[in-house]
Amino acid sequence: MHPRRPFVKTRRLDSFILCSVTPNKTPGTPRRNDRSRRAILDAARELVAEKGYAKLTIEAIAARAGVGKQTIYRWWPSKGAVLLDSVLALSQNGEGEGAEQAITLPDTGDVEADLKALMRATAAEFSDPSFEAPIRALNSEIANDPDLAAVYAEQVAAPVEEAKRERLRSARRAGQIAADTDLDLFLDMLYSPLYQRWLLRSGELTPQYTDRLVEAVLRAFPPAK
Amino acid sequence: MHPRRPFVKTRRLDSFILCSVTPNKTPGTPRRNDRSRRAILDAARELVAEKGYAKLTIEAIAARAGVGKQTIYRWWPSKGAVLLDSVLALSQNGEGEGAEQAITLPDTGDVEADLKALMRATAAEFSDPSFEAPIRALNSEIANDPDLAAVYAEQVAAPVEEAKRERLRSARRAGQIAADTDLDLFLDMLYSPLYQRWLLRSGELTPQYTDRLVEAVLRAFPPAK
DNA sequence: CAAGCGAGACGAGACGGTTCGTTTCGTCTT
DNA sequence: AAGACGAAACGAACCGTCTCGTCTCGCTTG
Repeated sequence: MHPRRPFVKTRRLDSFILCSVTPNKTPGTPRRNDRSRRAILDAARELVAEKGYAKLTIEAIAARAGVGKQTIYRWWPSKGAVLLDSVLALSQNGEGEGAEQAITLPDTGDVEADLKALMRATAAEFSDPSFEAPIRALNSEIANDPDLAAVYAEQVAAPVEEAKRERLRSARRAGQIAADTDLDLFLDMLYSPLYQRWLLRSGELTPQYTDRLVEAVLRAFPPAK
Repeated sequence: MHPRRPFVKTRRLDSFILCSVTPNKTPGTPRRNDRSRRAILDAARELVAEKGYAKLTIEAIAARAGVGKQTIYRWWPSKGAVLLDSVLALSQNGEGEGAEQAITLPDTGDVEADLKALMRATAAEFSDPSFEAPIRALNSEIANDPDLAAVYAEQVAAPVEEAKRERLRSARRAGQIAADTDLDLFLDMLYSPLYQRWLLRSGELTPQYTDRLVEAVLRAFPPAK
């Protein structure tokens, strides 16, 4: 029914995000109301923070956004998709207006210091209440919806993962970690414990914890002397 | 309303599970129909495996179990609680009839071999379709419900965690890992990557992966020579 | 250039259907 | 006699679809 489906469930998704960021002047393109779009995403984030994910409702989002329900159903296939987009929009706005910029991580030349700072910052981000609720909700949705998981992996996780990997390559070149280090395994060992501790609330996310974690992971991939 | 609430939402929970395992002969106790209880837990597990968690319904559980809805609402506060109980009952039945037996892990004297075998077995368990759906669903629920998370941590995670810790203490005594090893950090680094890889479907759970993971974690806590 | 036209997104809300959690009833066990 | 049980009806909440009438565009036509 829709000339161009903005949020596709399949792997192939040609720049829905770009579509919303770049002005929409090409002829024949569906005229999407950007004010409504933002209002929906904002409302979704607010409501999930207030009421919790279980009580998040399309009708409530529409009501708070001052929007007809059909406007939501027209552009998103599921509640999870709205949520993913709202988190996506949040992180993109936080980083600037421009589209698709490659992410780069700080590189002072000292991996240990850089990683410790990065992990502390990540832990702090996890503790931010305005991030907490939406991301927690999004994770629930992702765990049970492979399609959504694929979009998330492609749009959110992949760029960040690549930035981390790039930082580790730099460290590997500098001889600070083993030359044959498996970067994916390294990153799994570094981030998963932090992530799981947060997701399952199995412990506090203190700087002490993240520092000790970084030290331990670095010990697992020592450079040859 | 209920003389004794079988599934409490607060931290304090005096042996609901024991209550269901040990025969219920004490006078003044509510007469709970054990046939119904089992039918409900079985139905919940079957349905979540068939239809997925999103389509799991109290009404459907009641219908399949041949039970009135009220019988479910009488004994469990939420859908998540039913699910937790059904997973709990499954793992307990699998291990034997007796109540509350301490779990022990294999100890051949070789930590690396034991951990590799354990991780392979864990990975295989994660891949079992009859485990997959309920546990995935349970995790979603736990991530958004701190009360349920507390019960889960106490009833399911804690005993297993302690068994793992005990196995590591043995290894520490044997001088196979560092004397000052932080066991909790060790276990986080060992299990979280596997767990997250499964939960987020970010990669295959191959024996190669778990083996390399075990090796890397052991490298992070080397014994003094 | 300006007036008119048609496509399509929009806000609003009615619709039937499903599930919720509660309540009532009669039965059966203890 | 008390209380848990199966069954089923109930109002409320949301679901996802649909139909309105309105509005904003881009294109055509005079």
